[in-house]
Amino acid sequence: MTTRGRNSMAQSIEHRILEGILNPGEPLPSERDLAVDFDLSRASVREVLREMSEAGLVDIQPGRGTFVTRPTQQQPAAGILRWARRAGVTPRNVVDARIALESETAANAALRARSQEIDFLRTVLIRLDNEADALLASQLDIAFHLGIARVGGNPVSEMLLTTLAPLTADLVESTMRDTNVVEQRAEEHRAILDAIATGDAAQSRLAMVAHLGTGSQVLPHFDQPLVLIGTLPAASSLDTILERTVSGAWPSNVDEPEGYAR
Amino acid sequence: MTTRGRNSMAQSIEHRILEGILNPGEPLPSERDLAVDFDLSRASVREVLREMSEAGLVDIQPGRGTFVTRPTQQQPAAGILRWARRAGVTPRNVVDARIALESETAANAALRARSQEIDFLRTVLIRLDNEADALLASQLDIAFHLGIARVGGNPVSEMLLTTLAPLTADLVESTMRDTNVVEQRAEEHRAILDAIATGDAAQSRLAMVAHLGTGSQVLPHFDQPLVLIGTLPAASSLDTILERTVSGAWPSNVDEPEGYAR
DNA sequence: TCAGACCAACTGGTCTGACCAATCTAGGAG
DNA sequence: CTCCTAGATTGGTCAGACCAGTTGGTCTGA
Repeated sequence: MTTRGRNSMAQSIEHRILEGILNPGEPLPSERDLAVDFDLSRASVREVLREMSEAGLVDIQPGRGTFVTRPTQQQPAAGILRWARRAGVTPRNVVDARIALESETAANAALRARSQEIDFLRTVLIRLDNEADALLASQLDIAFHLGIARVGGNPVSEMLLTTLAPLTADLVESTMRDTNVVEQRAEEHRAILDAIATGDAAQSRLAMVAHLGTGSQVLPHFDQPLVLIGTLPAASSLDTILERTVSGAWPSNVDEPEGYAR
Repeated sequence: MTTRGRNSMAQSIEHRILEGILNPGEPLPSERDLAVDFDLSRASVREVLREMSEAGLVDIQPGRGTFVTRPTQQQPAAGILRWARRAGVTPRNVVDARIALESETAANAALRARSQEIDFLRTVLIRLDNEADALLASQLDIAFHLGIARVGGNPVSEMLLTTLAPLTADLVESTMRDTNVVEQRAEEHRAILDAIATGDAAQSRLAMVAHLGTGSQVLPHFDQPLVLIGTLPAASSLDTILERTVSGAWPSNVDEPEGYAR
């Protein structure tokens, strides 16, 4: 027995997960055991677990148990689509915020990029140029931008951009069929990557701003609230997108935790 | 009666909220009624409501009822503290991202600010200068920055900054006791607001960058992972902070929906 | 007339104890 | 040794009960 009551259960378990006492993939005690441990009814235990599940902390599997999830970059902002719809967000809002963040990530990327990372980004661009499927192409486009954020080295910026990714997916995809636009975008992407490869921070920033600014010219309904949302699959951090598209991991990722359930 | 089952309850209610059939502040039917409507037990109804509550869609109030929430800017990223800790985020990471976003919100604010909004921001600053309590002062500081984002007019930027607010709170609070720092900060705040009031976008941007850049000189452990987190209360959008500190609402809020709980 | 005490009818919060369906595991049949 | 079945375990759901706040009406006394 530890302590009693609902709050202490949530805190205790969350604490154990944050401190690494409970690792991703490990099972929690059964609902019946938790009820005894924290002096609660099973009904209350289940409500707390439901909340933790919604928060992305645990994964409930009928007949098997409740397991600690692996932390992902976009976990903090799972409800972004719902929010954007309720708040009446426009494409311009999204693009403006991206310009602010990505002009910075591009500049930082120019200062910190290692050769293998530049090579990898170039691979992504080549793959993007040859991708016929609009959905996959839009994901590669996003992977390119998130990859630059990864190179930039600020996990907060990367997290914020990952948060916005689902709001971008539709826009990108809708323009993926216009060959002129595709051609121009490819050109802009190359310009950005070349500037980063050169280590020219100022030029990287300029190229990124120019690239994102293009959207206002080619996108329809630029100041209308977003409507078509939800194209990008749920879990869409840079790493998960790469898994789905180029079937590869970011070059610097060497530490996959073991034993994740299922 | 609509349909039956757990999923249909969640979908039905979420649909009604997103479509505006259920407006912010309106109460849902009681748990007992929902149980009848969707042919569920009250226990199941409560679990669904808990999830919707965790997702920020509804607000459960004991003895009163369950109400549709107003879409707040920080709703999408409630788990930010958890994530930041697991990701090893440093104060510098947060400040860098803020500089990128807030140089933009400050510039936009200069272009769009109305006189009553500037007056309100000035009130917040005066209140901040005279606040002895470090916790309240840090909240007023954050309210000033979020207020500028509000004036800037981009809900996405405001949402992202609101997301970061809890990560900033500790830092701000820890420096709130050093009188020299407090004095300098007050000066910087005034400079920002003056530039905004003048409508000088470029100057606003510069003043904001200078202000945020100060942090790297006064903050200890600027490149160490964040440790003390959780000072800022859970629900900390601009609006909720204002309620707690200046006991007032944002001036442009004239469309207060009626009957919102409390 | 009207302020204040009071009560009944809500609301969500919690508990008990039961049964179901999916899953896992150990033991027995071949 | 392999395979399959029976039982134990897990989460999913239910009915019915009681508690603790909130609310709004009613009744009382000034």
